[in-house]
Amino acid sequence: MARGVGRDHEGKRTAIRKGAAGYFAQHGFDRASMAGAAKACGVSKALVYHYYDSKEALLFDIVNAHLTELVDVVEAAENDGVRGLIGAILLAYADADAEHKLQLDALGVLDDDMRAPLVALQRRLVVILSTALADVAPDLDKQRLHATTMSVFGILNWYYMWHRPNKGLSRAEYSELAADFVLGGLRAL
Amino acid sequence: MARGVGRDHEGKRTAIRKGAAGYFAQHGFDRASMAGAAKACGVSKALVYHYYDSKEALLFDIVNAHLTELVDVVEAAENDGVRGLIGAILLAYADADAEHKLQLDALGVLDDDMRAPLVALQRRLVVILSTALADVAPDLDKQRLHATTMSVFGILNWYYMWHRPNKGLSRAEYSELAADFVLGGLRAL
DNA sequence: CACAAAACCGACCGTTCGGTCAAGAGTATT
DNA sequence: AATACTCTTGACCGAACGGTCGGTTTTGTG
Repeated sequence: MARGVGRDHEGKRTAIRKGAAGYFAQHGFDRASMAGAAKACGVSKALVYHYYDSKEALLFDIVNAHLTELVDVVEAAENDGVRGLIGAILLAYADADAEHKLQLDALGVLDDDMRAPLVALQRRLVVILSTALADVAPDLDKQRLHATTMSVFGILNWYYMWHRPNKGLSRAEYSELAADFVLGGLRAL
Repeated sequence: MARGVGRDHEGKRTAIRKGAAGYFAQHGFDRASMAGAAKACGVSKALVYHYYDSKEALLFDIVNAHLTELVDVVEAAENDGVRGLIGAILLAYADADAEHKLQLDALGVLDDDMRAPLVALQRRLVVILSTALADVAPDLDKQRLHATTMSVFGILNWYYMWHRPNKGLSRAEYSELAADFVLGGLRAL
């Protein structure tokens, strides 16, 4: 009888995921075409549909894989305090700018079934960072803690919007500056 | 002989701009269709093309009008310090969330000719805020000042992403919290 | 080797979208 | 009243896109 999946099925899937992530992030998910994504990966469009059911399924897999790894890293730094968490988020995924950008697109494009698990992963990040912030500023009420947490995420997420590789501060330098800034800000609340 | 523009040309143009801004922001510029935008404004698609040359021209006008007003408000608060500027940005355009969101889309969608003047307006905001920050933290070198400025914009711009009207802190309360946070952060740099 | 399923592709299809057009209705000027 | 221009519309068009299909090649298994 027959055969299972091919030799390197998961590897090729990952290659498509990575290639498509760069292409999607560069052009924006909506403007990016599946034909273009396939060409960026060096394969035919039909092959992409062999590995993925739809354009949205591909986007989901990209962001889901990224967020899952990010949660792992952040959970590993859970006890390293605010500075450790900021460093983990900014440094650990230095090569995942594309995936990080797409994360923002995804929430506005995916339907609820696919968005929900991504939001759940994001919420885990929020809870971890929020807890670390509360340790430093234990007097904050719930609403203010939440607003502060989202402000910190604003700083971190915005980084991918304005930072240009090999220009200005290095990632490590910015990580220290951001941590100083956040910790100083917490003291003032 | 003939006649000039109609009685309320500019008013109707503004109505289309406002209506389309809401529709575009809700669905995302790329996914939003001109037919849908026209319906949201209660007019035909052909009429929108009577007032605007293209979908991009409409987006440009929306964002350009918004940024122009924002620059006016911020310049008026130029001498009110960091707290005044943060308050101006967050409060003055409480009803322009849609336009503010579109501002982000626009940079990735418009071609250079149209993007350039918008970037120029944004740069004026950056310079004003950057100057105010430098007053509070005069020892920051240029690179760190720029990174800090963008971090503050991250806080402010992110607000439109997570804030839900009539939930959590009011805009005014958050404005104070954000100012406290930023000023505290500056002291720590 | 035989053979069935996976891997892969070029061509194609239905739909949607940005944009155009021809024509009618309304209105300020002469 | 005549005119010339704006305002407004429904119908239409070509292009691009997401997705499918029929078929060929490759590869693991018995």
